[in-house]
Amino acid sequence: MPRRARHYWLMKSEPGAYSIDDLERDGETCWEGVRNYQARNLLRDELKVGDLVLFHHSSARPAGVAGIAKVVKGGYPDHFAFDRKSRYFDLKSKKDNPTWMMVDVAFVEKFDGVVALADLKAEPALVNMMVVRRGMRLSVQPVTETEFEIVRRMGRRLGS
DNA sequence: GCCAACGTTGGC
DNA sequence: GCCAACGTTGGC
Repeated sequence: MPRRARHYWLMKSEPGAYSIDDLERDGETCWEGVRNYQARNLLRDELKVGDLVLFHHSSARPAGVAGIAKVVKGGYPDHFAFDRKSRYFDLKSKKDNPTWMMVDVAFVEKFDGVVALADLKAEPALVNMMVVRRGMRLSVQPVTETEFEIVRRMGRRLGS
């Protein structure tokens, strides 16, 4: 049986909440707290083990892609929604019918810097990336393989 | 801190 | 089902 082709994603995190350094330290983590239906659908249905992820720092200076992660567990219920003490608690998510989903991701690599959003916007081959579009707030975004490779190349070039 | 863009809520 | 009000996101 041929395996499903690898898919590519961009996931946003505020580094003050969880950064690429945190992921490097932890090795892997669950990606809890996504509370948007479109992103939830992607986490539930589309992100699969082995997919690669551009780890994007948002609300940072500069905002941009800080490294690479990979999906190590596909969509499963975000149990933080059940925890009244969690900031991600959501009364409407029931254990027998969870509203919100999460995945687990693992650290792959950290760039020697950040591929700034301005640099992504300046790259003609990336004009169709969601993240460069004005007002794009989706926190889990599909990325093409070509876009992924270009951004990774830009990231690896930062060190040299 | 500002504020534009967006998603959600709730009155009707 | 419309849409105004509101809250949040996130770049700058």
